[in-house]
Amino acid sequence: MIQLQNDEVFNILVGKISTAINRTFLRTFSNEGIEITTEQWSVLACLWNKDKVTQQTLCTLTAKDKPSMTRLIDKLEKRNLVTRVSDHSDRRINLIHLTEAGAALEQKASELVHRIAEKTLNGITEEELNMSRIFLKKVLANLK
Amino acid sequence: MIQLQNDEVFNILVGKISTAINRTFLRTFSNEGIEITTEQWSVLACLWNKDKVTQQTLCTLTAKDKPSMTRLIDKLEKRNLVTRVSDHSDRRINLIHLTEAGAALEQKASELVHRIAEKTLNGITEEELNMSRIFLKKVLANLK
DNA sequence: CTTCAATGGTTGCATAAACAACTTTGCAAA
DNA sequence: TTTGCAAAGTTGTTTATGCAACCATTGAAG
Repeated sequence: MIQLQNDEVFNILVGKISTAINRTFLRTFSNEGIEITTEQWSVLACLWNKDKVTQQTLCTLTAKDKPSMTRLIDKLEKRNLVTRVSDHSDRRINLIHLTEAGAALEQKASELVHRIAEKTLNGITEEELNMSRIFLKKVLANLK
Repeated sequence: MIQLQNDEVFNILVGKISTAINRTFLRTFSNEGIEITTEQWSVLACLWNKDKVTQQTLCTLTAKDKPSMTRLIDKLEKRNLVTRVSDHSDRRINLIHLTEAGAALEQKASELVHRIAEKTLNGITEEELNMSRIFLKKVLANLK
């Protein structure tokens, strides 16, 4: 059986890494004049990949619940990056469309994310990265 | 240079893991009748290790900022798990003390955390864990 | 002394998460 | 057709984060 020391993996996983990434992300984007959060970006990234999907689909893709998605999209609508368009065949559904402004962010945002990834993974070997991929996938599966 | 695929390490790091751990943590503790959050636990865990420290020390240990710590301790005081005691030699300082109730939680909480860690790390090899320790430490250092 | 920067802590504002409860719409079985 | 359940979204409450601005106390340099 695996033994955990204090202040080891468990502590690190509990928030510190994602907090640090969030902070880096916010600063990097803000410095370039793009005022979106990590969460807003994760929704936009889904839409850049495939536009005009339901909120429910976005929930699944980003692993967030419905209320969180409602509010995220509220914020994105306020910033004129997406619009809600109700579906004609099923009036329960909102299809989320990128606006021109939302679509226009893709290139710059991708460049910034690439830059953040480079910084984050600096000095890490192929082997460490590959093992960690396996590790993180197993952890995520164990928690479901 | 390391190439990242979409939906790989970066996406996983951005919140999904810590969200999942948080959820598991909250449910496990709630099922046992202990109504504390992951963040509140992280403060209590510091105090179980060493009681009567300043808020600033707790900030450093838990990697949170001062306002977050003020509010976390507000919550813990409301639940009668800790008390603020002002230091005689330096009146700016609050020393945070565990109450009897706060101290009494240690054993049960440690047992539950151990159980969560076992579940989380199920099926993970020594090698994967060790590589991931290195990986996570490097990531955290890169982000500072 | 007095001034003034540094330290410890608090408050205000915006964002985000989880959960529960709710409305509207669609669909299928009685 | 009506009843009733499921799906898609929204709203309310509690907790937590980050940043900026703030107050109180301390200690050191002029």
